[in-house]
Amino acid sequence: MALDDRKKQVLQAIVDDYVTTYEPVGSKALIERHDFTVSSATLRNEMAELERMGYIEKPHTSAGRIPSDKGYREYVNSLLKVDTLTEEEREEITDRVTDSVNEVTDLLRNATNALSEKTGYISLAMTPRFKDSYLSQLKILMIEPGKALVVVVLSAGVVKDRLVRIPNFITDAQMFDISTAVEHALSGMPLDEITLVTVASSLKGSKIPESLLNQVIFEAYTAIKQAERLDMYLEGEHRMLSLPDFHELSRARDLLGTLSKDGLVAGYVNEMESSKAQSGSKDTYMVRIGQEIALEGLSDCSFVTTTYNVGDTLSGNIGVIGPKRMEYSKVISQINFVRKVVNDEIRKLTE
Amino acid sequence: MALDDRKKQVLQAIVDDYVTTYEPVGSKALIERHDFTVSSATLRNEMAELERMGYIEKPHTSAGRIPSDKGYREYVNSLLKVDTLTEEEREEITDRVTDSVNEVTDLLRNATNALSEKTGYISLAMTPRFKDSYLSQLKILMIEPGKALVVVVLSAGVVKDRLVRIPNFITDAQMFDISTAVEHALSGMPLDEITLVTVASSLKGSKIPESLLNQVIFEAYTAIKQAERLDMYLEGEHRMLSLPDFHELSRARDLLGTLSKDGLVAGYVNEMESSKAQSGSKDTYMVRIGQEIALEGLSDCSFVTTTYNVGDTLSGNIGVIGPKRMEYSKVISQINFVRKVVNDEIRKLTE
DNA sequence: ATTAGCACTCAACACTTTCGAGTGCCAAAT
DNA sequence: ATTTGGCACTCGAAAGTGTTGAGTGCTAAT
Repeated sequence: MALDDRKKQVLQAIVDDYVTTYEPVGSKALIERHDFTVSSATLRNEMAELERMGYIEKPHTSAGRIPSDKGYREYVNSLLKVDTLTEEEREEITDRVTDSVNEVTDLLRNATNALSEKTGYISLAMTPRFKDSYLSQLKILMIEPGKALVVVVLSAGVVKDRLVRIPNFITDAQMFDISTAVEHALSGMPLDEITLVTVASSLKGSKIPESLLNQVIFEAYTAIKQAERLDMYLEGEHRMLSLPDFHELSRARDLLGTLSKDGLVAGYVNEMESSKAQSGSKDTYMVRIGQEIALEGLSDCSFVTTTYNVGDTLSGNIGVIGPKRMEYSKVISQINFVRKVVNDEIRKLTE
Repeated sequence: MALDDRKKQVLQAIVDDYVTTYEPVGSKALIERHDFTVSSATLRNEMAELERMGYIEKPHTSAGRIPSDKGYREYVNSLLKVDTLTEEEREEITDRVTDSVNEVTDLLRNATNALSEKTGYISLAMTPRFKDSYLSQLKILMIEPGKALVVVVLSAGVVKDRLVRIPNFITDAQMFDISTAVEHALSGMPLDEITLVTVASSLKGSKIPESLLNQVIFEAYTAIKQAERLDMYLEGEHRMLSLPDFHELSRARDLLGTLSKDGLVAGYVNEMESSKAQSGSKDTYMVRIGQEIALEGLSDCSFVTTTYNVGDTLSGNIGVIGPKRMEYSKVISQINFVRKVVNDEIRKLTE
């Protein structure tokens, strides 16, 4: 059932040609562009065989072949040689990604920008999954009567905050008490163990009448939960319109429509990640091809993802979405390098 | 030079028909769909006249007429009757815009979402212009050695913050001194009078060696300037792909390409706004049509904007971008209502 | 001023033809 | 047992050809 050497060669040639031309490739074209030692007739036989095995398919009877999902999969798994970037490319990426970075979010935004422009496809990055994180500090800062800023510092030094409205009559001093009480009770606690009840019970001994606290408690809780939320940066949707793959408007519409649905892609990536963790996969990158992507509207696309780390426990994803016919070797080398730069930079930020 | 009544009627009918059908409208079709008391031949004469005057044009010799930019302009200026929203629509918009709002930014995000979905076009909202704002409070909160959060509170109660890196050896107490010194010196100062020099001089009398302060000064300054930055929320790009107007892929590409250029549209809206302020225009909304929009890639579009207010001095914009052939009356009524809801809600937030 | 009528225009559509790159298969060659 | 040249066949894409119909402008009659 495994492919012999020549079949591999043929498949590789077909994918390579199809990626560059977006035209079904026939036996004759194949001979012309590559130096096979056999004739076109032999290739025809090989191609017929490959088709029977499901690696390639014909758009219609009298056309050349295009790779099937399975064909791309084989290509990515065993035929692909990953590009090496030139020194200039490395430098440019490094410069762009590390440009005026103060927080992880800056970094992610830069990374998506650079990746999208360099690849010519869509790029995305997700904020770290904070589920495995714990609360390091919590400060409530009075801004003016009735308004306060809840600052949540998570392990790994990530800071999130949220402006909240509180009862007007709570004073600076009272708020300070509340703040220290909550922080004392919750700091060090894993984020997913924090519930409305934990927050409330942290204020049991407080001198302030419980009835006044409800809103504060709720807002503090919401702020913590909001810090947990996955945000996603997305860049370069418009680039897809330049690709012939999306000349058929309905495809572009489906793709962009799906991408615009808030949280849908983020949720999917997150799921993907946890299933990967289960299966114990060790690769630095991951490729999903066509139908393998369980998202309506992305079945004509491929999705390359990689994982960056924040500290020892936290991680997030960076990805590229392009046509199935994407330049895998370039994309993979670029995303891998971006991942490295991001990891290095995060280390600097959180050292 | 002004249009007589019948010409106005004809122009209005042409725009109305073209907006709904996206097909050049001819004399016969006009008669069929509207009850004119004259024959098609008369309309032909009127249409020839309207064409000579520049209000309508022919895509080709034997086709019907479509409105020119000038025609749309006339339509918007004097022919348009603005829709009134149904009670359900009002309710839906109010609900969506005011859903879980803590800050102005939440509100703007909600507003763009609602507007884009309700109109079916692209919607955008810009954070308020803070140039006329002044600094109300500035707090620097130590997070851990080497890391601090600069919290900037502007007039009108808008809060922005930024995580910064500072020299490791600055202590909590020192930072507190710095923070109060800077706040004392700068609070009440108009944002655009704050420069690196003003910030630096606020720390003249401080006990901390000047050499250590440079980074803190710079970061605080950057944080303030960042608070001034105009952010823009954009929603619904993908909806344009469903409109026949953008079936020609190159148009969609141009449009989305321009919109994706960071700051370009925001800068333009800002400019527009200040020129409007100069000319003393009092309308609650403003319409830019086709070539009137000085942005490459938007010349097939129209741009409806309105202004919301934060407190007495601050303002920002909300807008809708659609095809020239947009349903002006609906869009205008919707954007006007959104403006009202946003204004009311901001008043509640900042009261 | 309005209108009926007519000759004219031209995009859109349907239909045909041609072309060529592609295929599968078979019989001969290695 | 492969490989290969050859050949008949397929079928989409491109180019050419009518036909149709909604549109126009113009003129002469109302």
